[in-house]
Amino acid sequence: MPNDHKMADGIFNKRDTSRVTMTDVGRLAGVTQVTVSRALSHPDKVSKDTLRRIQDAIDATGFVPNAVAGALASKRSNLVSALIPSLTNVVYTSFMATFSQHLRQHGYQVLLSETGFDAASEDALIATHLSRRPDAILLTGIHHSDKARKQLQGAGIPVVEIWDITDDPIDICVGFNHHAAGRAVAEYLKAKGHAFAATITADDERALRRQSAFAERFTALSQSAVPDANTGGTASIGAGREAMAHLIDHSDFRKGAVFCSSDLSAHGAIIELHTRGYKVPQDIAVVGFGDQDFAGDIDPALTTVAVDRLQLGHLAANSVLDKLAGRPTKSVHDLGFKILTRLSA
Amino acid sequence: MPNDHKMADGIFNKRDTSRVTMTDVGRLAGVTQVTVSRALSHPDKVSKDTLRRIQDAIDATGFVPNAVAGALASKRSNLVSALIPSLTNVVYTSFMATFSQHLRQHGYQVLLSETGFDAASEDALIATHLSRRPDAILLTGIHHSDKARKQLQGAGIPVVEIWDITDDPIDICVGFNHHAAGRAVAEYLKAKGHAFAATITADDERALRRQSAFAERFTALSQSAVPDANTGGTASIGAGREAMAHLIDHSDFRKGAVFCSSDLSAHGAIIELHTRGYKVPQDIAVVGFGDQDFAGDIDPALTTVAVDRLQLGHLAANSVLDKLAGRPTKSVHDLGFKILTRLSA
DNA sequence: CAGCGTAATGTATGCGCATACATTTTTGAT
DNA sequence: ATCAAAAATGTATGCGCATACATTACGCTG
Repeated sequence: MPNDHKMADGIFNKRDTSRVTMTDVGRLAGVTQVTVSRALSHPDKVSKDTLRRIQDAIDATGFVPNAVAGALASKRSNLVSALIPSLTNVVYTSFMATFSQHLRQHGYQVLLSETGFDAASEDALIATHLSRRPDAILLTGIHHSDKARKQLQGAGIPVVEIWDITDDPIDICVGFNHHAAGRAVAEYLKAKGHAFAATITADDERALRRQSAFAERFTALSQSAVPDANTGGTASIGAGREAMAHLIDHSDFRKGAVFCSSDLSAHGAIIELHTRGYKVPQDIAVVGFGDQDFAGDIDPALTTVAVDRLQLGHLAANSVLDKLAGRPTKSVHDLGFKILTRLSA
Repeated sequence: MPNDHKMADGIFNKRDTSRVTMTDVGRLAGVTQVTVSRALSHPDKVSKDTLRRIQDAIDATGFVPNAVAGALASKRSNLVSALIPSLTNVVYTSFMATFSQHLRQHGYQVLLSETGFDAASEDALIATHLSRRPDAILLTGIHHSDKARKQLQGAGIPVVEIWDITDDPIDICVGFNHHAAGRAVAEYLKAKGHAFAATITADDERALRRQSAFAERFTALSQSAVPDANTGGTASIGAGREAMAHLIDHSDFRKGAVFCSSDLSAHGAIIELHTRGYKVPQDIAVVGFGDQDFAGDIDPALTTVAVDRLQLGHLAANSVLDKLAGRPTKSVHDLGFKILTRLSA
C-alpha cells in the first residue's frame, strides 16, 4: 500500500544535527559509546567510578537516549500497542489507565489509538501500529478481519484481546461471556417478579449480544416480548433519556424493568422517568451495565452488572509480561461478572 | 539516569529473524531495496510497471514496513507525544480524540500518556517520551519544572501547552484564562441576585485558580465569605455529593449559589441537594465547569462554563502541523470561554 | 544522428545504538 | 610473586531504512 499521507516537510526536519549521542557523552567521560550504553542498561557491569563520570557527562550534555536507535538495534521497542473503540468512554479508558500503569512499571510504554467501533479503520490502525514494531499488542473484542488476524500472527508478538472471551483467541483473551451476562440479568429480573421488560442498547457489538441474550431468555421465562430502543451511537445520559422516552411513547411498555447496555444510558433513563413522574424502581426498575464510579452515587443507586475492570487491567498486563518473559500463560481468562444489587432494580 | 526497569527477556525476543524487509520484497519484485522504499514514499518516482510488481510482492510476503528503521534513517518519527493528567477524565480525552484524529489524517500517530496531576512523574514521562524522538510534543498546563523546560527546548521540536495561557509559553500555548473565568462566574451569580456563594473544587491546579478568582471577586462584590469544599482527589459525582453534604453540614452556607470545578461534581451536588429536599436553583443554584455532554440532559439542566474543546483540538493540531511545515504560527491562542445559562443557576 | 534532458533505477552510506566477541586490567588465592 | 579467573572496557558489526549521488535507458531537438 503506497503511503498516501501528506508528509510534513518543514524547518523542524533539519533539527537533530546537533543532538547529543552516546559517543558524545563517552568522549566527555573518557570512555567509548559501548560503555555509555552499558552504564545505562547494565550499570552493574560498569565500575563505580566511570559510572559517576558518565552520569556527570549526561547531566552536562543533557543527553536523552535515542530509543528509536535502541529499538532498531535490539529488536525490542519496549512499546505495547493498544486499540480501544473510544477514548472518551470511561469503561475503556479506566482499563487503559490500569494497564498502562502496570506496564510502565516494567519499562513498557503504551501506544494508544481509538478505533471508533469501525472494522475498516481497525485494520488500517493495526498495520500502522505493527509498523512501529511493538513488543505486544492489545485489541478490544474478538472479532477481527482475516487480514488483521494474518498480520497479527505474522508479527510474532503477544496479542491480547479483551472484554470478551472465545475458545479460539488469536493468542490470549481476557474478558467475560456477554451472552451469559444478558441471560443472568433476565433471570434476576424475572426472579424479582417482573413480568415485563425492555432494553436500551447502544451500537456496540458486545452490547447487542447481551441484549439479544437478555431478550431471548426473558421472553422464554415470561412469555412477553422485550421491546428494544437502540440509542444509535454511543451510550450517554442524553441517549438514555431519549431511548426511555421512545419506549414509553412508542411501545406498550409501561411497567416492568429496563436493561440498559451502559450505566450512562441507565442514568439517563432514570432521569427521564423521574421527570415524567415515574418512580424507580416501584413503577419501572432499571439495570445498568459496567458499574461505573457514579453508579452508587445517583438516586436511586443503580443496580448494575459489574466486571472487575481492575482485574481486567492487571490480567491483561500480566499476560503480556508473562508471554514476553517466556513464562507459561493461560490463553483464556474468564473474569466473570456480578449483578450488583442496589436500589434501582 | 541508569535504567532501573526490569527488562522483559523471553522467547519473544528471538522473533524477527524471519521478518520481511524491503530487500526481501525487492528481490521478489526484481528491484533493489531503494526502489521499494521509493515505491512506498514517492510512488510517482517509480514506473507503473514496477509499482505493480512491488505491490504484488508486498501482498505475497505480508510485508509491514519497519517504522523504527525509517525513523532512525530519516530523523522523522511521525510520532507526536501527548501528556494529559488523566485518561479517565472526558474533558481531556475528548480533546485527545479530536487532536489524534486530526493528526492521523496527516500521517502522525499520537503517543499518549497519563501524568496523574503529579509534577515529578511528568518530568520522568517527558524524558521517556523525548527518547522516542517525537516530531512534536503536547503538554497539559503551563507549569513545568525547569528541568522539563530545558529538555523540551533542547529537543528542538514544537511544544504545545494546552488548557491554559501565558505570556511566556515554551513554544505555543492554546487555552484560556482561568482567572478570568472564575471572576466571570462570580459576576454572573452576583448579577443573578445571589448574596451568598460557595465552591466545590477538585485537586487540580487550574480548578484551584478558578476557585480563588471566583472567591476573591464574589467576596469583593457581596462582602460575604465564600466557603470551599475541596473534594480531595479528582472530580466525580460521588465527590460532588460528599462536598455538597460537607458544605451544608459544616458551614453556614444554606442558600445561594455553588460554583463547582467540574460538571461532574456539580451533578453530584445537585443529586445531594435533591435527596435533602433542596430545590435547584430556587434554594441553591449550581454552576458547573466544562459543559460535558450530559450537562444539558440532567435535571435541572446545568448552567456551566463552556470552552470550545473541538476548537482546542483543532487549534492544537494545526499549530503542530503548521510548525512542522515551517509555516508561521501564533504562539498564544486564547480560546475564551462562555457561561452557558441553563436552568440550574 | 549527435547531444542532452528527463525518467527510472541502482550504489554507497550512515542514522545511534545493542550485542557478540576480543582485549586489558584487577583481584585473590596460593 | 604468580597465575587464573573475574571484572572492566574496547572493537567490530549490523539492525532496516532514507537519502545523496551515480548510472543507465529513453526520448527529443535541431
